[in-house]
Amino acid sequence: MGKQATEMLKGVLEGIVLAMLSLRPAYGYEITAGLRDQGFRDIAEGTIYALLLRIEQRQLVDVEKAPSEKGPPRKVYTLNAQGQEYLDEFWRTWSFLTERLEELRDGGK
Amino acid sequence: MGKQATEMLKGVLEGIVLAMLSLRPAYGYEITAGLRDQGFRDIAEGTIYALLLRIEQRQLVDVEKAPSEKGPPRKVYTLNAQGQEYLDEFWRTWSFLTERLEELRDGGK
DNA sequence: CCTCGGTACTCGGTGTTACTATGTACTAGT
DNA sequence: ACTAGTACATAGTAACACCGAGTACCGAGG
Repeated sequence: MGKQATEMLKGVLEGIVLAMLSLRPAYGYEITAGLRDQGFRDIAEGTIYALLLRIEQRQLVDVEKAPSEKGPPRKVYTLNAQGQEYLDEFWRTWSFLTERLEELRDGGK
Repeated sequence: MGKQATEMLKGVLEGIVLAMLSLRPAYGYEITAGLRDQGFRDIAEGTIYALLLRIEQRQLVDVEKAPSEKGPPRKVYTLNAQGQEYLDEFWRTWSFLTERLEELRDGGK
């Protein structure tokens, strides 16, 4: 992914993480690893932790500490009702954007 | 569109405008009006003009002054080769994102 | 005449976000 | 003791969309 990706990820990355959490609860390190697996190779760890702190402060997720066998305790995030609502809104905006861009791409030839 | 849209537009708006310019040359006011027609009701004029100045300075577009019958002269923007390349890169990143999000959305049910 | 609305572009300041780089801390294996 | 892997946090930076205001040019109605 090029440098444009940095700007394009703004707002979207949050939606991606919330969508991941809507599938099942997860902790930061796990989410970072999952993103890397999915091709987001150059997303820095710090970015994810900062994002998680943000959505925690906005109370879109519930947090629970869980011990780890191989390191410091994990912070497990669970999407709550407010977060689900926010995610729905994200999908609406995302759909709107994809529709517009689809049109533009098709109109291009 | 909700408040999330502001962040989600970052980077994407630039791609949208470049895509519009790839269809045919246009000037700022025209682009703003076009966006409003396409449903982007709350995009501020100032945002578009600032964006146009940016892509001009990065030499993604060629600029030409053209007189208007009903106001100050227009600045007509034309996508150049460098801009087309940048737009291609945008589409690649966009496709990547849509694919990932498609998976996440489907996995959700 | 001159104000008003539509056309057309510019600019300074603000908030949010992802990135970089660094630091802390716990565990297991060598 | 050292290293690597796990797990989280934070201070500083750059980029971008937004807001508000301003400039300027034109035609029509009061």
